[in-house]
Amino acid sequence: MGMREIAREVGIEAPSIYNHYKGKDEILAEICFDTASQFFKSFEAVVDKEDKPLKQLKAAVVAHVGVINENMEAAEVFFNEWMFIEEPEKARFKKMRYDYEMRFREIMDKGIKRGDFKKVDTKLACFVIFSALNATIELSKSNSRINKEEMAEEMANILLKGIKA
Amino acid sequence: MGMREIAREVGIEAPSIYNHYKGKDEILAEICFDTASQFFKSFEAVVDKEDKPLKQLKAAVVAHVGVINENMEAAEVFFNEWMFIEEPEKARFKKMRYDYEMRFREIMDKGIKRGDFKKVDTKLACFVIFSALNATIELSKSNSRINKEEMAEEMANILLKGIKA
DNA sequence: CCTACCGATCGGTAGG
DNA sequence: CCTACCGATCGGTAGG
Repeated sequence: MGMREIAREVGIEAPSIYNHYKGKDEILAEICFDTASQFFKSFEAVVDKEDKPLKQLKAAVVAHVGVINENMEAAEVFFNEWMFIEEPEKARFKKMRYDYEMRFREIMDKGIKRGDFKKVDTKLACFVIFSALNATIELSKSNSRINKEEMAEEMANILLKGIKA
Repeated sequence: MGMREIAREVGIEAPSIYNHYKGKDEILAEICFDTASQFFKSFEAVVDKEDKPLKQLKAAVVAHVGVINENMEAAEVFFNEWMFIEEPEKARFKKMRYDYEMRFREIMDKGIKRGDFKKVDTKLACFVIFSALNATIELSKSNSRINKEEMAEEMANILLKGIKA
């Protein structure tokens, strides 16, 4: 997406964008940081309603997919363009992502301690979960009719319980 | 990656590329179809050595990660640029991907019938598996020291057995 | 396989 | 917020 296309979507000419943003970098950073905040906010909103790690993790998974589906265009930028954020903003962004991931891993650690979860490598487990969840945006794009909440539920089940009988 | 950068990597000038390829599209298509063939070949090489669906699926997962790690640069193009293949090649490429996915789903169907696997939505389960496996290229890029076979094994365990105790 | 060059498009600026 | 325009870079061609 070029500056001219962005301008067309808001109904102005490309140079006029520079009255609102310093440049393309700033637009990119704004989208990425706003989306990151959404993920955090939505996580906080659901996770403390549950006390058991299993239910917390499931709620966090469903909330995460919810943010993606309610901010599809921003989420695409967040996933595919974040690496073009200029330093030092990029480092700050990566830290936010890391902190968010750690919130998931804390739930897993608690679950492992309680004996609710297997003794998995939580970093790798987190990686598997986010890879699958973040890829759902491609499903949503190619098939807008799917029931996204149902899909998030079923996906949480596969990730938590596996496919082995 | 532009034509000038491609040329520099093989030690010629950009216009000389056109003595070997019609254009950038043809280079992209060649990389994507060659990589697709690699995935198929590696799948066939391991899957018939096992008879039980669980072991077959695990072997297929490990083989898939193996292809990624042995063709990292090509795999990146395969995953991130395939959508820019020109029609009708693009349709043929998508069919190959679909056929490859179906090979995994056939194993799952067999496993479900035998009672080795849960009655999961095999399409969604496949999506979860490929999302996680294909994202490992980012892990490999950012940390070349990791033991990739060990990682593939642990990941197959998480995907098959889940994280719930 | 090269040099020289093309039209198109990019992010961005000058000036109003 | 606009018109007019900039240098850089893109994929690709002409001609040898």
